[in-house]
Amino acid sequence: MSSSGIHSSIGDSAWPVEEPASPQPRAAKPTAVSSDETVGSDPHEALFEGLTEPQAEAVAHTDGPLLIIAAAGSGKTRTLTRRIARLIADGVPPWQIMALTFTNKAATEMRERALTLLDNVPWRSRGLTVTTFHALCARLLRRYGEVAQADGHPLPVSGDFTIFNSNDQVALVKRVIVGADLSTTNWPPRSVLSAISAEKNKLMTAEKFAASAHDFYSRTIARLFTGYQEALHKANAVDFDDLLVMTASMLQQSAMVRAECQGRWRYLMIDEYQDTNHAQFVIASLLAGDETPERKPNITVVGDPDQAIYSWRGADIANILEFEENYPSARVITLGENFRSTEPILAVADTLIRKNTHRKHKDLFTSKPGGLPIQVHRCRDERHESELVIDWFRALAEGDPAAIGDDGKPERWRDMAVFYRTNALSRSIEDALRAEGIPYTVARGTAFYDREEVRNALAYLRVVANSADDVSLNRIVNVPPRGLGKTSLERLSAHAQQAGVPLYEVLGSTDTIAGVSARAAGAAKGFVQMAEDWTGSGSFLGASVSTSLAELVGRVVDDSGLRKMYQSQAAVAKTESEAERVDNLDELVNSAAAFEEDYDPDADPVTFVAPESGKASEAGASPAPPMLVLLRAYLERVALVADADAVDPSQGAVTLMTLHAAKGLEFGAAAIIGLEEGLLPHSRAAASPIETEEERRLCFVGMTRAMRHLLMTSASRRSQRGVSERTMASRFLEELGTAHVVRTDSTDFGYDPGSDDTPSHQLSAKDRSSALTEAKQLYPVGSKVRHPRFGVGTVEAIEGGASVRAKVKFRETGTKTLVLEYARLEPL
DNA sequence: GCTGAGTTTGTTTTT
DNA sequence: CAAACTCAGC
Repeated sequence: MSSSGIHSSIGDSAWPVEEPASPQPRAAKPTAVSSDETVGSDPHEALFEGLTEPQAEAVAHTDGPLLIIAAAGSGKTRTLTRRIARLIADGVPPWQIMALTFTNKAATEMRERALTLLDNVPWRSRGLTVTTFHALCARLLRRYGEVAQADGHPLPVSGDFTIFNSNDQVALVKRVIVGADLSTTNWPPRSVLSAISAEKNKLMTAEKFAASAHDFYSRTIARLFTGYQEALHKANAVDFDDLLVMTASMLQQSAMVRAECQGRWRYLMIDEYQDTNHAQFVIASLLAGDETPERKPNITVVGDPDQAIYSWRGADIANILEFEENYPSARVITLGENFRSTEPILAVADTLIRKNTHRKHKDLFTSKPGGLPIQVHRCRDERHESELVIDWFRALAEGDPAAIGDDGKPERWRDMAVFYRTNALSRSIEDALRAEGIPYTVARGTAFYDREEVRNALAYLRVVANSADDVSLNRIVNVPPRGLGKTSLERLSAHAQQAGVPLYEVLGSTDTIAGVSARAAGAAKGFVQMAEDWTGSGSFLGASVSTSLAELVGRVVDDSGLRKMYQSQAAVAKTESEAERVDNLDELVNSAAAFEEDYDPDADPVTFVAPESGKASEAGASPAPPMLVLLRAYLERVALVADADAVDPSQGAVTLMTLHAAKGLEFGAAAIIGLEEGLLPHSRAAASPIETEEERRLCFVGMTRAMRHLLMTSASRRSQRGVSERTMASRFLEELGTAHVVRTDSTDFGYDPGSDDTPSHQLSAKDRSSALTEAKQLYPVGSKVRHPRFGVGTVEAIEGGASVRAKVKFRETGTKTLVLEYARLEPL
């Protein structure tokens, strides 16, 4: 595209670069990956530093569709980031570039790294869109809703819509089930929701689905689907699927919206493309535009089919496999070299993934040989498993040569992680870490916002932002108790239902409603008065309207009585979580303040205004957005946090997370626990070979997160819902092969009483005490020992646990706690 | 209308 | 084993 229509169109833009504003004739499109000259002669050489040739090629190749098939650990995000920086350095205005990532965390990182590459000049990334699909859609719906309406395609929601998370969805679908008189029959809300979600993902509407439903099951689902969508509509709310589906149909139907979006974003980049679903594919295609002989869309997608782990959520691997068919001019670049893991880890992961038959093989290779074998350990039970993992972590942290290798370096807590298939597995590890005093964080992004007190405060805010949100209103209208009991509320709700208006309107109306006491009616009006005061609308208190988001949140927490309620509860609190509730409310206020501070209108596609052509661009501050805009953006953010967003490496703590949340991250040392049949592969996936392959990919994703050390454990007994049961080791462990794998079995082989009346912890306790006695004889307190790394020291204590540990005082390094199993201590 | 004791129930993964 | 739910008594 040497005579780029795209580039000439921005030639006169006011983009303030030192380089000539008109696009300098780009170095001829590099045609061969092999040419050093191509790369070396580039005016922005620094942007290629540290990249391999295929990566440099991917970065330099700036025109037309580009597919990057990237192996695990090959630096795909880095490559994408460089490409963004490269485009900007070449004179493409940043507001014409959009990159979509999987989590907010990945987006933030990419934005910051791109900025670093651009020498940290803030205006250089002004207007650059780096976000997630869901956040983008929320912004597009708010921004282009009016345009779509003007174009004759009104959205089913207004601009102040609320985003319902899965808890809200469940609450809503429960109400629909009750409303449809199906509550006595067995229609579990979660499975109803997943059936509905699956249809929505296919861009199926409730009406179309109802028309095609013939059997009893689908007709019932159709009824609930219709009721659910109506309830969402009434609450002026959207769920996660709606965000995508509504955006897709808005772009499909409204040529005006399509034109505006295509005009604004000329470069589209999508990370983790193997995990996009159909709606996301449609959105991406419409944003990029079709390929024609005259026009090649600038769409770059990056992904790895071996890391596709979200098909249960509608992700369609065909999106990445058929990219070349959709864009015949697409260039394809494969990044196979792994920069993350040591050779053994990579080799074993490769052995595993080769067991998938529905797969195009891709060679994984590293140019950095060396590294320790991976460890596979069969434990007695989950307690033993936790202790084993922790002992391993300790040995790694202490720099024990047996654990880190002779030329290895100690690992920090923050470089260690535990992965598991289901969230329930985190408990035993957490307990053990807490007992050992090792700092840890569980990557559950929603955990904070899931607390009762925080959800209540947010429900108040959501009512402020959208008074039609009946789900939130019902949650807090009588919290703290203000005399609006169940019966009164039911009558008021029924009245609202009949009148076809939101509950909120009925609460504030002066009509008398049969069966509602004057006292209850007064309470209702009091509630509405309070909420009106917060927004300043329609009251003499309008002057007192909050000036900052944090102030608004603070007022809501105070005026609603939530703070008072939790304060009095804290006085008689029995549990820690009860005592912390007031603190969490304060924390919420802080989070609002932090959001407000970080809020960058230039990074928000809704509020960002591109500088006009021909005029010098002002890098000056944009006007502060109105409070409600800020509140909605805040609530939007809160609704869209991901589990992986909670991973904060600046904390010096071990990270615990599900295998799904681990995607895209890396750690020096990783332990994957619960490698048992029924858990990984999960029992729900066992019946289908396709799903079993996805479980295998999940295991592969977990393994390839590890840079230097990998431990995989299973427990021969595991307690689930209170009952301890025997397990079978995962087939994946067998499939790892024998090369680079060290296997250990701590279970009692040979005679097995096979009954449940010999709890395993008794056995292990016996083993432990004998090992402890033995160790105490070998290393009596006060005796001298030699450590291969720390030298000579004095034994201070021998301690029990899952494995025996010695406290040794060394001359140089001070007192260390060493796991004898690893430490290779030599008695002197 | 509100509270707490007792009972039932359900278990993948998440934007 | 918990969370969610029910229902009787204040």
